[in-house]
Amino acid sequence: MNQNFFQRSAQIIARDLLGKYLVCRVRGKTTAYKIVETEAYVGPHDKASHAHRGKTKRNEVMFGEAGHWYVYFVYGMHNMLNIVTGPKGYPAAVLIRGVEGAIGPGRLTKKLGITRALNGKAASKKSGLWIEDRGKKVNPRHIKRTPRIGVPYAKDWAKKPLRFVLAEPS
DNA sequence: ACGATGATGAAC
DNA sequence: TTCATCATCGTA
Repeated sequence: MNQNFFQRSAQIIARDLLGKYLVCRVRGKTTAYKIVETEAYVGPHDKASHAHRGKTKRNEVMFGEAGHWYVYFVYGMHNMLNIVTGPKGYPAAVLIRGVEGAIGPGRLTKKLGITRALNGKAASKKSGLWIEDRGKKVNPRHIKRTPRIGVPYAKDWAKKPLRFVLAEPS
């Protein structure tokens, strides 16, 4: 996926990532998974975003280049995979919550072996984890929008429909 | 419904 | 340095 793709607003990208493929190469083996669930964290004013309380050591990559991975650790056991979006200096990202075969952000990183070692790396073949458009069209009727999961502390921002789910008939 | 499990950020 | 919290998940 080219750099321009990620230089847009997080919620547009969150929607556009549905149907794209998360591709992983480890020890010469390449695997690809269709992205089916995402969430947008749209900016410093977003009360659910880590960036809402300013720049810290943990969230600094959100303030950096678009198209880089932001991986952090929560609940003492799960790594969360995000991709940084928007112009440099503007903290926003998309959380990749689910792919075909691994629904749920914690399950996804566990299945693909994604850890904080990827934090701050570019989404590219060089880093071993990247995103491809494999040309499959997504019917907009199959995209659902819901409030984000697990952010009740965000008050009014908890209700905004910034979660995107691809629900294709099988 | 609840506990696991540890990094993080803010308070003291 | 301590403490509450946390973009979750498996088991019950």
